[in-house]
Amino acid sequence: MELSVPSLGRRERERLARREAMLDAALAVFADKGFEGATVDEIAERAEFGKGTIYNYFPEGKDELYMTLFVERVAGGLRSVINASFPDGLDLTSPASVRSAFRSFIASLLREFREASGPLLMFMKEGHRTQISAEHRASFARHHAGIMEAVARPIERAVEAGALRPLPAHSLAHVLMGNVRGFLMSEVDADCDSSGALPPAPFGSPDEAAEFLTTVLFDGLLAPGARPPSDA
Amino acid sequence: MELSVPSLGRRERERLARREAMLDAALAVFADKGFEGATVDEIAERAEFGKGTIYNYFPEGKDELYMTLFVERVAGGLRSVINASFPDGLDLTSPASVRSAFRSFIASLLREFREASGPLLMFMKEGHRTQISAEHRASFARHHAGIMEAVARPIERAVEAGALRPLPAHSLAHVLMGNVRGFLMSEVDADCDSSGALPPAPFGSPDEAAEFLTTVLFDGLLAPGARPPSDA
DNA sequence: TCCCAAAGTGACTGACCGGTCACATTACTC
DNA sequence: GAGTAATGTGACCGGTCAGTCACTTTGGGA
Repeated sequence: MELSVPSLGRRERERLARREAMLDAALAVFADKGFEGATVDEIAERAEFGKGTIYNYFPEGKDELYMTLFVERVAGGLRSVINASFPDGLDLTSPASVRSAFRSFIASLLREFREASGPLLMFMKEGHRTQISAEHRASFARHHAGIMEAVARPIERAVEAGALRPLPAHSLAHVLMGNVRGFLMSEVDADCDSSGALPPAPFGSPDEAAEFLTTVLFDGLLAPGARPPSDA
Repeated sequence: MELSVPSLGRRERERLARREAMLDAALAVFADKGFEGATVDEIAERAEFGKGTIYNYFPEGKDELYMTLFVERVAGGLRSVINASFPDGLDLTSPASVRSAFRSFIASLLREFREASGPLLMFMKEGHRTQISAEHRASFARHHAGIMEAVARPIERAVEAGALRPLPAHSLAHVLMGNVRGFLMSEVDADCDSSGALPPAPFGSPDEAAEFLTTVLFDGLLAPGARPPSDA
């Protein structure tokens, strides 16, 4: 994991490490308080740096911290899960192979999000930031579109191969990701909800949850009549 | 629509009207700027009242405006759509009847949200408010749970009748509502996105959109093999 | 050891905003 | 039309926070 850039001097490495520490702190605070609720003072304190130092590393301040987290951690993590789940040669021609490919894609997403639960939590809760520079918002939108595009591509292939219903691939990508997001939200809800409203989601492992979502999305909710479900 | 309380004096009616005007203004501002971004000054200005007057009507200020909007407009609207879509005697025993009941439920939701597009937009974008009094957050959670419960009830009936797959009704309710929410979000995204990223959702009418969502959720994404889809 | 450039720091500033309250305005009564 | 209660109002206050900058500390080289 750490072997990518061995050619850095000690200075550079230390600088990088401090930068990461600041991002870690920012992430924790954003996840806890949301974008508006987070203060640069708290981030600095948590990172154990003076506030000014934060501005040495991130001259544009809060906005830049937020965008950097999204680009480097969330978007990056998503892209690598997507790429790993849909290698170029992957067979997407039969309903069964498509189902299993997407099932493991969903499981990977859930796993990724659960173990690094802070990173994206923030973006789940925050959703749409209105209070951010137009520039940053545009960059955000580009990344978002790129991710959707990457999910839409294998869907499109499966549709063209006749393994999925002939529906607009981009809409399906949106639905798919939206369901993963929604599912994670429901877990977060249940965790955070002290007032004992919603019962906790009844799925322990990412695999069970992925099977649930796959069943809903791919097999459909209607009870199978004569036909057997694509096995279990 | 206006026949509910004819027994009010002019004073009371005027007071009510002013209150509604304030809520309208608050809604517009919240939808535009988000909870944190909205200022009471702007709400007051938009409502054409002094700021103090707002506090005469809503002594707890911003929080109270926000919660009132949720309770009176969003939760109320949702409940009436749910009740209208699932009257007590409704037949939910066959897959076909379940499918059609939920299809028209989804269509009603989309219609409701589209025509009164402001009201819920806000809560779509905002999602989870962290920065709000624990008391209000609990009330929020209660309403939310009540709505989910109301959606889960007909689902449960359909599951017990064997018309839907035997999956946890509350999870399905969450998924269903999450998909409607996600779909609306995607439309909002496309509208607001000036940078020309995501293409606009390819569904013109709420009916088309509802058919799309119903197909995805109830029929499933996998291409039908020998079986015909439950007609079109 | 001294020097100095690079890096770190936190008190400070200016802007903003939620909420208050003393006063102004309105409208009802007699 | 005077008296008064109810209602409306916006200048003001206290607090917060993003961002700045003059100063301190650090560390590496001569």
